[in-house]
Amino acid sequence: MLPRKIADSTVRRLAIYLRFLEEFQRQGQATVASDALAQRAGTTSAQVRKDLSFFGSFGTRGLGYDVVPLADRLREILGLGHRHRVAIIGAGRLAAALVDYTGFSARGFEIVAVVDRDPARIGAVLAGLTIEDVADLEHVVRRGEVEIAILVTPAGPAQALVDRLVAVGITAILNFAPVQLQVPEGVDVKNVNLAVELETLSYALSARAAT
Amino acid sequence: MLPRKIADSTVRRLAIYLRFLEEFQRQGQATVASDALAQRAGTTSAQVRKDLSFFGSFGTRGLGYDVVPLADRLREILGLGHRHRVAIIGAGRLAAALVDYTGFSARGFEIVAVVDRDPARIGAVLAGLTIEDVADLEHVVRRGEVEIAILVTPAGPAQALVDRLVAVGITAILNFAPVQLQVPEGVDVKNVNLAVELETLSYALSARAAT
DNA sequence: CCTCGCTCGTGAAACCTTTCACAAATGCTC
DNA sequence: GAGCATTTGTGAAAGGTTTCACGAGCGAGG
Ligand SMILES: NC(=O)c1ccc[n+]([C@@H]2O[C@H](COP(=O)([O-])OP(=O)(O)OC[C@H]3O[C@@H](n4cnc5c(N)ncnc54)[C@H](O)[C@@H]3O)[C@@H](O)[C@H]2O)c1
Ligand SMILES: NC(=O)c1ccc[n+]([C@@H]2O[C@H](COP(=O)([O-])OP(=O)(O)OC[C@H]3O[C@@H](n4cnc5c(N)ncnc54)[C@H](O)[C@@H]3O)[C@@H](O)[C@H]2O)c1
Repeated sequence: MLPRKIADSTVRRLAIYLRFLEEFQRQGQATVASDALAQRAGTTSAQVRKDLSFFGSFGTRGLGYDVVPLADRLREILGLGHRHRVAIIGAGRLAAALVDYTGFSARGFEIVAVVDRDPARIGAVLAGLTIEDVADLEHVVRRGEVEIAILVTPAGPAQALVDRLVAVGITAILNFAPVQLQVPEGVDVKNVNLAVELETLSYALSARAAT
Repeated sequence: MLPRKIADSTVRRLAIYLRFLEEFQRQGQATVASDALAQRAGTTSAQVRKDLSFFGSFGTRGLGYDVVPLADRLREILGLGHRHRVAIIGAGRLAAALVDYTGFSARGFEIVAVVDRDPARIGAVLAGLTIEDVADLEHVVRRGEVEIAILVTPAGPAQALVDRLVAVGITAILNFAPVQLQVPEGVDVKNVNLAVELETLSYALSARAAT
């Protein structure tokens, strides 16, 4: 059903198209042209059509795409057909922001557990979730049928925690710690490294200054 | 001094190399081979050498790179020679995590101001900074000699805020709001879209399941 | 001071992604 | 139901990034 190998850049754009399709749907638009999607997503119409063409052809020539069926299909492609269960590792400041955020649940990601190592935090309640002991990580993951882990601990313990997560069968990890995690084949890690983002902005600033 | 056009992917890797060079320096290593850097950064030695070669040649054949001079050069390339002054727009939950984080200051990014629209928050103190009124945005940016803005408001007001930031001369923006911002030539926006990250993980999960 | 082993620097090749351009197909109008 | 305006789907071209492979240069050690 899914083609062999889809570029990460394509998948990201599909997620962005989906967001705009949902907006069109709320506005009651029945169809949308590749060009309209492209403008909002900051790309080109050819790019939109190419991205979609990897998965089949669901447009109508002369008209565009039917908003609702295309959104459904994108949700299916992205694996958003069912809600995903997420655990947060490390109950610090970032965790507090993530747990409180309603946008994830709205998009099908349910935070079902938060763990920490600090005895002072274990037992506290964060947005309705009791913080549990990281010692029970394996149990928490299994009980919650967790599919995705968000790692928001300091860099030090990150690799060891990932090893444990992989060992209990987690294959999708969103990592905020500024380290390069080693994982076996078949496990996916996405890194969010805010310091690197700021440093690329710094580069852009000084590249412009040099001109 | 800086070459024509450097790929974003290269700049990101340079930032990552720098992190490991600093680690090597703390460990007292004097030189490092491209292969050692590559392994830690999760890339190849050829990639490391190519990335560095865009900016000159600072290695010693047979030996590798001198850790300290290379780190200095990377800092220079990335524009980290001076500290950058950062303003945070929107004093919400993410802002709280960012302001509290000591890692940014350690890497040369100084948060000098936080603004919000909510009268209930204006005047409150967040990690030593008094939250100011977004109505005074222009004044705050000028007074603080702000170079970089971090946008952590809801999506709704984001574009209008960016327009104001651009108008007071900001050319580097880190955006967390899930919108595609329109900016003129010469302004750089980096987007951090956590929902998209989770959705690409969801795609990876279902692509694997389909195999 | 010569040789050897090592690792850099770099064109060329391979690979991947985006853009182009146009035939094909559709809906709408008359 | 023919003609027209429109927009898709897609090979081919262009453009960009990564990998390859090897000559060049350096330090060490005898
Ligand atoms: N806060 C930010 O703005 C920010 C920005 C960039 C990067 N980061 C990175 O994100 C990560 C989290 O940041 P934060 O600000 O939330 O940090 P934090 O210090 O507020 O929270 C980290 C939490 O992890 C817990 N922890 C430590 N070791 C653990 C272990 N072995 N198992 C389970 N929990 C453990 C700590 O008890 C703490 O509660 C860090 O790696 C940081 O470098 C944060
Ligand atoms: N918290 C998360 O984990 C998370 C995850 C993904 C994306 N985001 C995005 O990041 C952004 C911030 O998230 P958050 O959780 O901190 O939100 P939040 O609601 O906690 O904070 C937003 C703040 O912006 C302020 N604000 C609103 N309009 C403003 C204006 N015109 N000028 C200045 N300030 C204004 C609000 O008063 C509030 O204090 C949102 O766009 C959100 O979608 C957040």
